[in-house]
Amino acid sequence: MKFYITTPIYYVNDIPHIGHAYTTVAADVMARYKRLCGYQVFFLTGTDEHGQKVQQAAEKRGVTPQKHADELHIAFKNLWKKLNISNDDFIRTTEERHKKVVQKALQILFDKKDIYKESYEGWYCLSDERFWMEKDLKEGNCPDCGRKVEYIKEWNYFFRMSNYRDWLIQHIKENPRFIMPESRRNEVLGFLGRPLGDLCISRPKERLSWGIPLPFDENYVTYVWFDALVNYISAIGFEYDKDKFKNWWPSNHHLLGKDILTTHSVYWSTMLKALDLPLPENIFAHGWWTVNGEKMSKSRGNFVNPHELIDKYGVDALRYFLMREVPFGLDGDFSQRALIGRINSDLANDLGNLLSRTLNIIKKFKEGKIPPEIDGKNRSMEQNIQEYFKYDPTLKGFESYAANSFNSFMCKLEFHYALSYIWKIIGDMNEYVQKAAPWAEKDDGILSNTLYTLSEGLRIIAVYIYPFMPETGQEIWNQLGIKERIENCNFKESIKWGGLKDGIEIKIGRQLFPRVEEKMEIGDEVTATVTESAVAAEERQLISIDEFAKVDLRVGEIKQAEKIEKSKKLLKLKVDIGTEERQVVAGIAEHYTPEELIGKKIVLVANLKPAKLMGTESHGMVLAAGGDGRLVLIGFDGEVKLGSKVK
RNA sequence: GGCGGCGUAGCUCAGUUGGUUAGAGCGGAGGUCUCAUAAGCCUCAUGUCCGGGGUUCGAAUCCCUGCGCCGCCA
Repeated sequence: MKFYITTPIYYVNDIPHIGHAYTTVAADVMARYKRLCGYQVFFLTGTDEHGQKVQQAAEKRGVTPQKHADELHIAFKNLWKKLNISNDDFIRTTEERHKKVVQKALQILFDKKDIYKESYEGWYCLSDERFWMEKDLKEGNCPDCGRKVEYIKEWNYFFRMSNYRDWLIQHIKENPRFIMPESRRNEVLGFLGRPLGDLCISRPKERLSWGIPLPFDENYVTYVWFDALVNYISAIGFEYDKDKFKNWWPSNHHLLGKDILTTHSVYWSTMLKALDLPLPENIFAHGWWTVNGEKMSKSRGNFVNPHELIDKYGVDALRYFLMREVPFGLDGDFSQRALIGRINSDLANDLGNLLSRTLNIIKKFKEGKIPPEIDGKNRSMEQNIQEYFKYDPTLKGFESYAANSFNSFMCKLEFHYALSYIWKIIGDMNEYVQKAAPWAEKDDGILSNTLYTLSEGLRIIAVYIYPFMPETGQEIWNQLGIKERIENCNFKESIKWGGLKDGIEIKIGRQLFPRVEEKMEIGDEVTATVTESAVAAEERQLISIDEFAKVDLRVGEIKQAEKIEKSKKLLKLKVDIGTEERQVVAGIAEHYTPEELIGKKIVLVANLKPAKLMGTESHGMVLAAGGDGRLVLIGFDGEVKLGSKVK
């Protein structure tokens, strides 16, 4: 049995952020799970490296587009390594193997007259690389990015997408699982309910040279979307390795963000049909992450940098959070507070502590060796826990209650359900330890069974969580004294009750998940949650005077200052800016006492969007300079009037 | 503007084809064990189920309507 799963190929100019990590982790979880279940798995990711923006960015840096892409795609590879992503291949659209397939595909479509040449005129936005209808323009500018558009008349090549509309509608209707979640499927059907145009698949070389040349016309390169989508078949040998291709295609899942659903469900599906290829079994559009309730965007500079989170909290904690916090398919909000909440309650208190207490009891009462299961010594308590894991011949396929539910959630990509199901068992096990109270148990047989039930339960749970948290799953096995690697095991075999051998010596190790001290971390929210990579910072370095003028800086005087409860860093200030008094929350409590602040003249960003910090409204921001653990408020050299504009 | 979705405890959300006292997790309050990561366990929600009208013996659940939010399309 084979299983082929993909992520989109990421645009090489992007800074890898939590959104990229999300799709890729989800694909990795599925890939690991299927491998464990005995499937032959191919997990593909990669980078999209052609197009206008890459060309422009390269020009700006004074390097060739190829060199630019060579350097930048590494950022993705590095992140996947750090996130323990087990992809089987990484395709770049600038690779020969890909370019050849794109050209081959184009030639096939051209030969069967599915590609034709046509003149086209309209308003073109250089930045977005697309044409706009006159009526859609906003004051003569691009409705999307607001930049200038140009009226262009040119000849281009078009793919007869419209020919396949009816067929596609029928395919979607007949295959309810083709596009998921269902709400997205309905949207696509709605989209297809209207007339469907043909797809322009070329760009004239004089306008854009960084692309794959059309095989039948040297004066054009391939439109990036056509180029990019083909990666799903170019990586597995379409038209150059027939056996490989036959083995893997069609894919089982294309995972992607909801923003690129149309391109996949409509463009890609019709392209495949025109190429006489079967369609993927499933296209799954997941949701987006906001950050502290706000949309992630370049202009806000609020990309969450996964590297930093991993360094701070660990890979598995981040992977767990992404998969557990939000149903796959819906939007979610990322905040350090939510992440820490999950770490402390689910990972540290529930799972980590369960392992820790189990091992310590074994150490204390059983000389550190897994005790045997004694016949006739199980009470209903033990049976209730074992019920989750034990074989039930009436269930087909998967052999225990837990496995059956878990598997069905996984197959529907309902990761949050899969995890909460496992955590329900973990919760029951914690309750069970309490009720069984092995530390007070006099009957050695009962004690033995209690400890076996706990450790065997944990052994199996480690297998379940392994696809989500590979390091943690393995670490649980290590500490239980199991020598094998989970990745070398078979899922169905290793989740069977009784697999844990008695007599083996446990090896108490590190805390699985140390608790994160909230008081310290929540203050960080102000400064540390929102981070930028070097590239983003570089891009944002130069601003025009107009852009600077947008920031309304005012002279203010601090009238009141008090500590915010439970926060180490935050102070609530009342600042007089002449015309009004503002409430502002500032992260300076570790550097100033409230008393010494009263009467200080400071610089306030007066037109900052209001925000709530630790439940307190903040209308503005006080400027300060910091570094090396010091923070100093910005003040004035001489007398200034309250409310004066700072320029 | 068209189509679709949503609005349930402080927060995030479950609530099957309408049926007895509307649930979970987190947070909060109190209690308790001691194996454990100041963890665990137990107890605590008089919530206008967005408002209004209707159908019904009975509606969070169906219909109409008003308000608010969101998605897709234009």
